[in-house]
Amino acid sequence: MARTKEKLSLEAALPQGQKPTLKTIAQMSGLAVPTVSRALNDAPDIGRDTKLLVRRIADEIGYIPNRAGVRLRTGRTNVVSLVMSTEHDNHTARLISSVAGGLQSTRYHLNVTPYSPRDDFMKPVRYIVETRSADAVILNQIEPEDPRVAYLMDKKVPFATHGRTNWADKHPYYDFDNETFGRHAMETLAERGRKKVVVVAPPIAQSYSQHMLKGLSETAAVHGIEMNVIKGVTSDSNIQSTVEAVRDKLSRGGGYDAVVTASTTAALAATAAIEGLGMNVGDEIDIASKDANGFLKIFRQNILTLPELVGTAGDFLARAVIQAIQHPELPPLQYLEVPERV
Amino acid sequence: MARTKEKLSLEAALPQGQKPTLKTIAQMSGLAVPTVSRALNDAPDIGRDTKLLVRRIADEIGYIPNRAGVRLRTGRTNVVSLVMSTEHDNHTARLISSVAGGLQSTRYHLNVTPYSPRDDFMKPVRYIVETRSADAVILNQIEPEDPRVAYLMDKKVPFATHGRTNWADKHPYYDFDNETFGRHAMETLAERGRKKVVVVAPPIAQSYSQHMLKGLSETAAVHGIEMNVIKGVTSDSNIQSTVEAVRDKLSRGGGYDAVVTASTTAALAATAAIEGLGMNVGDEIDIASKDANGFLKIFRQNILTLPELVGTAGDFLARAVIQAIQHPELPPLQYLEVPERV
DNA sequence: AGAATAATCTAAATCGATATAGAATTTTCT
DNA sequence: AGAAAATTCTATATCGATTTAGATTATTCT
Repeated sequence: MARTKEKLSLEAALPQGQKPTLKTIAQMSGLAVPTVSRALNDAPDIGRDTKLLVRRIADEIGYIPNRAGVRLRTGRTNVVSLVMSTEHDNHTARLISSVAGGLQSTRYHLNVTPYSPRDDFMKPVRYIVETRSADAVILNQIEPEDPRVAYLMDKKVPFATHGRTNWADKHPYYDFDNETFGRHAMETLAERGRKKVVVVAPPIAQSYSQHMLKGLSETAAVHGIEMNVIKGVTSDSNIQSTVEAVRDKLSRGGGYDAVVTASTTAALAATAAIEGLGMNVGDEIDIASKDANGFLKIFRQNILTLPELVGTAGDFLARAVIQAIQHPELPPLQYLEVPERV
Repeated sequence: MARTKEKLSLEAALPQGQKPTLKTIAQMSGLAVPTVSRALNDAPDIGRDTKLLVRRIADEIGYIPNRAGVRLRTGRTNVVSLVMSTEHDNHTARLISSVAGGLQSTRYHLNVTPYSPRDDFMKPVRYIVETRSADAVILNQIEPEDPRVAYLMDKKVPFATHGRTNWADKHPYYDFDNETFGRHAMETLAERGRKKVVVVAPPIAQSYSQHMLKGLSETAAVHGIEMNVIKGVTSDSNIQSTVEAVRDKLSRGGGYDAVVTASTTAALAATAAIEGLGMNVGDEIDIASKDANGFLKIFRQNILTLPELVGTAGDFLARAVIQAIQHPELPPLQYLEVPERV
């Protein structure tokens, strides 16, 4: 059909009751469907007037591209998938809502792919890659040589991690500097004259556990403090077993005068254990802990707390994966949150 | 092409390096693509042998239907969307992982659609319905006349709620029986001879708040107990402001001898307030609280706790929406978890 | 045996978007 | 003016699945 200036001003009535598609805009404008598509995507071979007209109509009728159409044709899903363990982990739960917030005003939808602890934790990642069900993946509970990360790098699938691997310089991540946290905690205890410390550490397989222990033990060595990592429980264990483990450790008369805990739960457990043995926190024995939600200071004034803000992580990770999708050539976005000494 | 028995046993080699589609199976079996599709969907006009052959090949090559293809053609997204506030709410976070677990072995993917508290909370729901981006919706933080529920019922979009509306008999839901919780809490306090109770209630707009208050106040009336709902803070408020609010209330010399709290956080805050005033929990004053994670009993032996299990909610809601999608003619799945008196 | 019926399959169209190739018009150049 | 180049659009094919209508063969009936 001949292209004429007049055509551009003609507009058919808006067809009611149906979701508008490119075809709708094409009919209203008298243009061909591909022209409309290219106009909306700002292709170089579409005239300025045409683009303006098409965009005006699109706005007017509230056109939103059909995701299935785009996905089928281009392979782009406009989905970011957060892989998570179904094991209740407070951190992960919070991460979801903060990532969701970060993706809110973007075109990306957030998908949650779970795996049960019994499962192979590669399974969800492989599924996502093989079925191409997401444009990018977000992982947490990262291990130093995390096989999921190796796999995603190999497959060149965009991703970001909450935590660092040994190859962290090569991929986007957000991490809390747990080594510094460990140093600060141990320095605080040293200043208070503590000499023998028991640590309720995070699960040892995860990177941040090793970072934290590094900070703790190096600083302990500097100050001549003896340090002991408790066995059998971690900062993610349930509170009852942690209480018991800490009580056992302290009651065996090792002369411990401080406990370092990596979570609010573990600090509560340690408090219960200490008080159960007739001692007072801050008196015979100190607790130094991470505190994600501000419980601890309220609970026992004397617990030495170090806040960890998790709210910004999701936002950052959202931006990081979007950049990884849209600009794979740029260096990966990385952020290490270094805690202040308080 | 002629249909012959021999054709059915012929199988071409599996083409490597590409995701298998219906076309792959069609080529390998010598059948037409629609035949393969209908065979996999168990259509009545496909022969038994053909179905067996097709399914065998499909299994062998690991065929998984392309979601975009299905979605484009049928409108079925195979997605369930959980609508959540980005405001950190412990309940919601836990709900996500449990729903994710419930959908794990189904064909449904879980999508998280956030809205910020400032936003109109109808927005995400309208978006999902208008763009048909999910087959079903899961909502929480339900209000008695929740406009989202009214909207979804009107649009006949499958959904399930965590909490009840005034029309709860007409839609799937999972709820904790907060009225019974309220009765139990107040009875416990009555048995301990308490006479004047202050309540830190959930946000008043939400249904479960009203249920809880009903149970509490009716039982209070029976036992001649005076009851007062604290203003300005709810069980979802941050811990600091709750401490202050409770302290103010108790210190104004009203003669309160008990506090009922609807969350672990609020109970912690109440404890801090009480002890800050030089009183002891379980002594001059009681605390009766819901406790979702088992913190409280460890923390203060004397807090009267009532556990609320949330783990099963997600699983049930997952099954409920799937039934609503696949069998809209069946009565909606509903579950009310009634707490035991402890 | 010949016709009607049942059983199985194939062909073509479709969902909505986009990539590619090619057509029509306008502009520029000599 | 006539040809070449640039501009701007249209036509067609395609992604993977399913729906509808129609074709082919096998079976049953009289």
